[in-house]
Amino acid sequence: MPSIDEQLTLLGRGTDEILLQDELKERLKEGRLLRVKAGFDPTAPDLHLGHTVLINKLRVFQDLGHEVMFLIGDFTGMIGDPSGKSATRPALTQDDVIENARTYEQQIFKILDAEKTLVMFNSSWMNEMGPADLIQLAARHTVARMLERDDFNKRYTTGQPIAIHEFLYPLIQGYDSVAMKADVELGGTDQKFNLLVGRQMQEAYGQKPQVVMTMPILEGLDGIQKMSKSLDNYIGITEPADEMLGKLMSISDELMWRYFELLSFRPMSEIEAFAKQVSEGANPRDIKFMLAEEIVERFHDRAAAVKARENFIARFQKGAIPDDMPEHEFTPAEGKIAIGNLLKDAGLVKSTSEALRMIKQGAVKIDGERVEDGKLEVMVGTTHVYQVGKRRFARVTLS
RNA sequence: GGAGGGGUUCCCGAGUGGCCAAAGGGAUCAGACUGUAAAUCUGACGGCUCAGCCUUCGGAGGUUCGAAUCCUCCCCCCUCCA
Repeated sequence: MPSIDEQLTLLGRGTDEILLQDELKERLKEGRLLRVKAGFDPTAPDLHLGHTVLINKLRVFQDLGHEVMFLIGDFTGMIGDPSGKSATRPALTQDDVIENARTYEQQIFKILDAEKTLVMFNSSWMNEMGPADLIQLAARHTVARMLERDDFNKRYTTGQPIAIHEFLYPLIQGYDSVAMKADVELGGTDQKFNLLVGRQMQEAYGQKPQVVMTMPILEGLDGIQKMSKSLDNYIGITEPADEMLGKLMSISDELMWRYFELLSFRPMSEIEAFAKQVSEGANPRDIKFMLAEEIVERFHDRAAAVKARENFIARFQKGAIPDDMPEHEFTPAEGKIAIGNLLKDAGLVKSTSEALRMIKQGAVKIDGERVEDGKLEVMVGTTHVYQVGKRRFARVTLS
């Protein structure tokens, strides 16, 4: 096992805050394996790279031999997390939770070692808790401290309602740390308050308070806003290799370094060497390829990563037409079909209006030849590759 | 329960009788430039059998030659008071 200082360096990489750094050091010095907790919603998981920042950190702990506990907050989830949202969440059934947990496992075990990861559910201790216990739990915290939380504070001072049960959420999350005897808890920066409640609860229950590590929120492909599905600036970890590599290659050079730090498992010394190479004139694109391949390999495999890179070069650097594309066969009524309708039917554009616009803008090609005439009609008995823009392709046969 | 404000095209947001398929910004898409970079520039951005036509401005009616704009009823959201 690496030395304490080496461990601290590895664990500290990319973190937003460690509270408290010295306590982490103390615990590592004890020489035992630490119990590391991270909690997740039991809602349908469709993880993207942003989520993996945290999971990667768990992996680092795991590689150092520590015990990773993946907590699925099914108890809290079945009631519905109230924070911020106006719309009430649909309550999840037990079956949903189990189903979602399975999907989680499929996704996280691409990063974590399934053999060494403890998956836990907080319902297993919360369902045992009676009302009296819950009140006991609530007695360990004060309203004043609860109101320290920024969003509660804002809502309170601006006269917006805070339901009593919203106060219970941080408490239960904190109690999870007690039940799990966590040494360390990881979370996003937005979770800081809740993580700190965990410390308070553990202290109240006579445990040594956990070390809290917060991880930054990863920027999305635009490099500005956080990565999220709703902003459509994300890379899903179940995406096809070509797609994943393409998206990674499209990030800006500055953002690449951020991704390296938070997503790559290469040592920082190596990444710093890359940065030096670029400042000395190396093409950032080639460095970006290494990042992109590493990520693709993690969620697919080595062969897929190499293939994706080859496809990428062929398609975008040499303008080749991809091997795989949707295939369609149509039988137009009149023995021919207008180009606009063909593109629409093939799913390359949403409407014929869009098709005509694209033609006007020079975006449409048939077998690599630009289409100039929006009135073009295609005859039966032909097969061509139709292309809209750089990325949309389809092979269409008319019969 | 009372008073007031508002619902416009993906989002924000202008428009208060014709010049409105509806300003401006964002997002998006395309083209140029490139490293599919990013940034920038140019253009597009409801639909169709596309130089024309059709359907949109919370919903349903109505007034008018003509309505996103005026009237009636209804639905929804927000703020303040109780």
